[in-house]
Amino acid sequence: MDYSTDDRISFFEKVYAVVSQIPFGKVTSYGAIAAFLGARKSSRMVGWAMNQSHRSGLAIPAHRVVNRNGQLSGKVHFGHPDLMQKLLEQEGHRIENDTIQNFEKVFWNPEQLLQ
DNA sequence: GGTGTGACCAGCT
DNA sequence: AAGCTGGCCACAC
Repeated sequence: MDYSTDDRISFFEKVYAVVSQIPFGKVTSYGAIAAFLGARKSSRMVGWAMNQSHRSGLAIPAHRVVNRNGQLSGKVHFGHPDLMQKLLEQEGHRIENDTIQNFEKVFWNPEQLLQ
C-alpha cells in the first residue's frame, strides 16, 4: 500500500495506519513517519496526531513514537508522567534521561512496510 | 473564517 | 556550535 499517494484518507489517518503497525519491541520517530508519508516537513503534525490518538477510539501505540534522538518528548501527554517510559520498558527497552538507549538498534523504519 | 499553536526537523545564520 | 526560521496541517478560539 502506498500511503504517500493516497489522497482519499487524511494525513492523520495515514499516521495512525503506520503507527499501529510498529512491531512490538521497536520504535520509530515522528520525522521518519512524516518522511515515509511524503511530507517530511510535517513531523509536527505526527506529534499532534498522537496527541489526539487517545480519543480516536483506536489502539494507537503512541509510546513507540519518539523524536529523532530517541527522546520521550511526548511523555507529558500520557496520563502519568512516567507511563510512556513504563510501557517502553515493558517492551524491553532501556531508558535513561528520557532517552531510549541503543536507539539505532531498536529503530524501525516505516519503509519496511513496502517490502 | 482568520489566527495562533503544537509529542518535529532540516537548513540557515 | 548554538540559536532562529520556515514548513506542514488539524483544531480551538
